[in-house]
Amino acid sequence: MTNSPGRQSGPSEPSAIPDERASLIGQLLSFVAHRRLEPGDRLPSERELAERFAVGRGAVREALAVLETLRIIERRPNSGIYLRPVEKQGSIEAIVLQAELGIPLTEAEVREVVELRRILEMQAMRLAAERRHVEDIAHLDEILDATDRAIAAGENPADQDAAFHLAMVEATGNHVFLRVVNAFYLMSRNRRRVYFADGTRAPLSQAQHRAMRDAVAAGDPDRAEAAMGGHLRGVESYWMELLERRARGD
Amino acid sequence: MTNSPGRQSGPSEPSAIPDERASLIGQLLSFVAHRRLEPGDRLPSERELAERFAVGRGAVREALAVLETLRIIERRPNSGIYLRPVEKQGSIEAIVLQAELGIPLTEAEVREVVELRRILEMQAMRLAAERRHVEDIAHLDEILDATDRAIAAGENPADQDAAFHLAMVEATGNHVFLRVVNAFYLMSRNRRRVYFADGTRAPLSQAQHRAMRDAVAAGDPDRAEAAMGGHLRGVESYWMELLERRARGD
DNA sequence: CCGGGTGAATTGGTCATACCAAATTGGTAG
DNA sequence: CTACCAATTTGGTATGACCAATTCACCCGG
Repeated sequence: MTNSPGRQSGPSEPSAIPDERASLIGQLLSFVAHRRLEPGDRLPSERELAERFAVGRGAVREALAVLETLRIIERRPNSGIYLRPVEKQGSIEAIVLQAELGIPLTEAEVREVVELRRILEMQAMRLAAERRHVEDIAHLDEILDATDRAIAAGENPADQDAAFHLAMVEATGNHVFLRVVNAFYLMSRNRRRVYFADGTRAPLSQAQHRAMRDAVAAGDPDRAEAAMGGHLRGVESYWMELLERRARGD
Repeated sequence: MTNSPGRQSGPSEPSAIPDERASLIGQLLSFVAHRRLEPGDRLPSERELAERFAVGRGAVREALAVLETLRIIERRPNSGIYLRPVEKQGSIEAIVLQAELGIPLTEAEVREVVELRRILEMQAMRLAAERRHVEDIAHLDEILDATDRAIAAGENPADQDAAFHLAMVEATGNHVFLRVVNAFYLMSRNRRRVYFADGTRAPLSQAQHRAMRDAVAAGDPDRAEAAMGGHLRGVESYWMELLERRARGD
């Protein structure tokens, strides 16, 4: 069942700015970017990379193992390390990792993420409304209350916002769905905090969340989807403004 | 031998049954599964794991780095390695990795993957039909022809099938979308080969692919979406039959 | 000048050892 | 019982060495 006390290895913040070890991955990433390496190109050998970044070979291999599982590179035994067409075959987790490393998304990536997020969350609302269970609604209410408390306390409700959206996806009963959407929220975590730094946004967002909760609780897929659509419109306009600002040179 | 130029770093097969190194990851995964470890539980130390699996500590650390980026475990410096709630927070790539290791998806995962794949590909068809570019259609035709040749040669057109679906997603112009769908095709690669081992399926699939191509070329989102819907119905029924067969004990 | 073959250098894969700093643990003194 | 301290454990990291397969360069023969 649900362990009430026990450990509290809280699901709070998994990682915002990872430890220093991650910096090696970031250095490798910026290395390929700075060198203008294209898919198929070969990277320096492990020994050379170790020397270049002043770290041990083991650390390099660890970073390379990560980049390999993210389909950014390919390691050919006794041959070398080669760059893969990351744009097409790279893992979605590669973007999550970049975001955690503080590397901002490109304009194209932002537009694409926004578009896909809308598709995913709109459909998630339909499924959630069709399959709503009492415990799911209770979970949503719980998060809603926690958000109220956070706002009242003057805290940044960014994490509660993410928790609500993820709980909505969880209400679809589709855990694979949850994994995918979770990636999107991880990659925009920092930006979300900035978004809610403007205190006027939280109350509006909260009201829309409540409308979404009610639509799901009522088992109305159309209304639920529409509510999410309107909610996302606000977030998306923020992103578009941000892109314009960035295009003008901040 | 016969390849004249350098290498043909072709986009052929990236990895089906990875090398032996991957087996350590598989061993670690089966270890946590066999030990019935729950989220929050601590794994044995790196030194202990190295001894248990008769490998060096470096190899263990490399595997752990991968499991960490996939959000399966969490490494706390000077403390230990802890299991994370993989079901909820795990990366979608974790499922891809498991599939590559030969670990079959659970029944729930199959149903969830099928459901999400339908959502993604249906919406992808709409976007593809709205934005179709000449080069996208040309790319589709290219793959269609290659599929014809493969079928005529008696080869298994599993990879061409995946290429077609991925090209369709690519036609949306959304590379993030492509990354997500790509994960789904990677995790079902082996099963797809079995699916097309029945020679009668390829021609029907090919016909449906052509209908989808035409609908997209005509810029008709509704027809394109409907064509994909019908196409997926066939694939999904195969999966459902497979689950029933598995439930009865093969 | 070209083609092929051979040996050396390179490279990823792996293991063993050692050291560090922080976290953990255990026991002891107050 | 609490507070504090020392030994142990643990992840993080660097170094060195060896293996096998791949590459590459050089040389020889045609």
